[in-house]
Amino acid sequence: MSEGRMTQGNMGESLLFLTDEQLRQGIEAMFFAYRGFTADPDRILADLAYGRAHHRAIHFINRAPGTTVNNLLAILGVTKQSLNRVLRTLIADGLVESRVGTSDKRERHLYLTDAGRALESQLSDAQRARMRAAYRDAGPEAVAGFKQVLEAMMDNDMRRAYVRLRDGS
Amino acid sequence: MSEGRMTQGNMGESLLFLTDEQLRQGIEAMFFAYRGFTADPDRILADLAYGRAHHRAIHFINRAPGTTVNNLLAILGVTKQSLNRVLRTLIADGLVESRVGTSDKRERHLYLTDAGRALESQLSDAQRARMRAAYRDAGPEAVAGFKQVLEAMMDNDMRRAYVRLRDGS
DNA sequence: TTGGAATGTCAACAAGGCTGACATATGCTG
DNA sequence: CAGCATATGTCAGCCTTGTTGACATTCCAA
Repeated sequence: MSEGRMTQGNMGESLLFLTDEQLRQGIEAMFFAYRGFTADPDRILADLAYGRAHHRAIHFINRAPGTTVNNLLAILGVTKQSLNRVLRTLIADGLVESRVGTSDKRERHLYLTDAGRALESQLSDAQRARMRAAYRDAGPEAVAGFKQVLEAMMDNDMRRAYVRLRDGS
Repeated sequence: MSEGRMTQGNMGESLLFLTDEQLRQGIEAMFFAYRGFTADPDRILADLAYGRAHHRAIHFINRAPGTTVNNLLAILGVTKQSLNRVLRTLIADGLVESRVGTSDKRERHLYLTDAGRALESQLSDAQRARMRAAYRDAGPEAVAGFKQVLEAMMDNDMRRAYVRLRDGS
């Protein structure tokens, strides 16, 4: 992008990379890749009477222990009724613990129990294994590009949430 | 992260790019980006009493006009009952046409009508606009990496379907 | 002619979204 | 202190989109 003048190969690429055909390929790549992305955890969850929604909650509670319900709602982008249904089962099953806030007692702070952390590991190990294989196949430069494009694709709110998590809230 | 003496920004990256932390970032990037990826079509579809399932069917029928139901089932990865419910409404609403096969009359070949193509355009224009913006922000080299990683993340079956579509079935 | 493939359809069910309404605690502000 | 706002939980009902199982029809191919 910032090299001087273009070689012909380079220029062709630059001129073509915004064609509808290229964009369509990216769209289909996202579609098919997302299926692979969720496939392994989904298989594990199916045996446990849990679904993708439980996985997401567990992931982000593990990521930011002590996070509040409101926080989680903002990250997950669902209604509190929808999240609550999921949290209720996770708490009932002893995977998540909900503690009343100390400074503000209206808030509930969420933590994984040991059992919750065990499931989280199992799920994220599976998902990371696929990610690791993909990263290895593609190489570090491809990975940098991958993240750049994904980040540019996010809504502003989500990009902020992503960066906050990434850089340590 | 990228300062420094060593060409080692590079070497650090190479050594670190398979850490769990890097993998987790990729996982979260996929999660947040996929939300953005589907957001614009979802908004359009909400007004039309259609959902993401209709969008997917319309997309792949447009992509491969005359495709059979079985073909579509393999690509979408859902049951025929689930797909059929979607196709029935699209056919009833005059967006999709189903023609009995000529060589094999058991097969149904699916085509978009003019109205179907109009909706397809509306949906994919919205999705492409976001993709285009992301591509432009990230640049052609990032885009190449993006596609490489996504392709490596797919299940084998899906990768085959993706490549077949990409290279012109 | 017969088996199997491709398709369509019915019924029932579940997950996980949604809205709307309402209850309870708690914090904050005038 | 009164009253409003905030954070959370919960009930009820609805929708989409996935699932399984069963069954009918049509038609190709051995």
